[in-house]
Amino acid sequence: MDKEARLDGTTAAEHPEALRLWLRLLTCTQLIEKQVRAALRERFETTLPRFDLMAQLERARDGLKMNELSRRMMVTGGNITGITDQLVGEELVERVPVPGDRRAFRIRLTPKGRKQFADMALAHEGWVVEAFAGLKAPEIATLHRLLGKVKRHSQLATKDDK
Amino acid sequence: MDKEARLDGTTAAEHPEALRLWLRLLTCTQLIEKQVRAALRERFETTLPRFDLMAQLERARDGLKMNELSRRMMVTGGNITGITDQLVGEELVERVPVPGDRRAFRIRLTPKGRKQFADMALAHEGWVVEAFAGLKAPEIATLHRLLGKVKRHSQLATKDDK
DNA sequence: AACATTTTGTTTAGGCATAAACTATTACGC
DNA sequence: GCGTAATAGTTTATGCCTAAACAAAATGTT
Repeated sequence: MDKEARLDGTTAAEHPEALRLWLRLLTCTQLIEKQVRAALRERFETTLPRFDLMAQLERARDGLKMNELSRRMMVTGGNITGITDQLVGEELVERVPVPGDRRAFRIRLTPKGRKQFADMALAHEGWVVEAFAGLKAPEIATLHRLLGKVKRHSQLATKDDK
Repeated sequence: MDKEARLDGTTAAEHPEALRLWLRLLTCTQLIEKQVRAALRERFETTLPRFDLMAQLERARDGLKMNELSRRMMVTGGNITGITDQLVGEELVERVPVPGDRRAFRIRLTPKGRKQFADMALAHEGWVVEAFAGLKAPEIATLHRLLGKVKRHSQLATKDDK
């Protein structure tokens, strides 16, 4: 039944459809990501990771601890330290001590940061909408649903590792 | 008709579905990519860009010029120079002069490189198949088709830029 | 209370990626 | 042919990102 049955009896791991899907997924993400990065740079002189960090904070009114940011953004803690340092230096974000724990603090948007983020978010949404303008609403929904399955499966796999 | 008609008359770019789709696309790509990177590192002590470059060469029997690699891998030329230098140093790849053009050369897999890549490619395919194991064949096909539309639309957009 | 473990965040060294400046060669326009 | 522009590839400076080692504070165990 398989297109590539083998005479030598080895398990022929022939699933070129999955490979081609992976390459296409990667291509799409890179195309859009490059566009967003370029736009953020041109219009706001900032970068995607800086934008992403601020986006996380915007959604969390009380701010987030470093390790929460690290987990949500799926990057290492050291990375968060570096980006946060930059944003603190520009007064877009601030470190607020956590009462019961002298190791930790919450990172919060400053009013200046919140204001600047609002502008960026509006433009950002426009770029993303444009990126998917080739799809009709039901197609977007289907894509979202199928990627949801991929995400769940993949997250299970990574949890199992430990 | 829109869910978010505004009273102030501004164009309400409210397409949260597109934004959510983008975030999910990014998440899926990152999850799978991290897994592949970790596996390449553990099993073969190599990296994704090195693997990708060798994969490009595997498909091009006569080798590729630096700028062809750069275009296909969607990275800058300087980056290709660095990765190629490494692989040349390990004798997995070689620079072959181009007869009519003293500036250019072709990059080709060496026999050693071709052999090593074959092992990696087999394992790599297994990881990717596993990553999409949560989907049935027709779902993979649908995802592939829809991402094709995204890709075409996005490539048109970037061409228009210049 | 004392000691080991865990958690929180930072630092360090190194790889990947970019943009921009640069060298060398080729192609073009006249 | 000659001067200009375009192309091929490299170098440099900089930022993102990781893994691993580290310091400080909190937690848990006895």
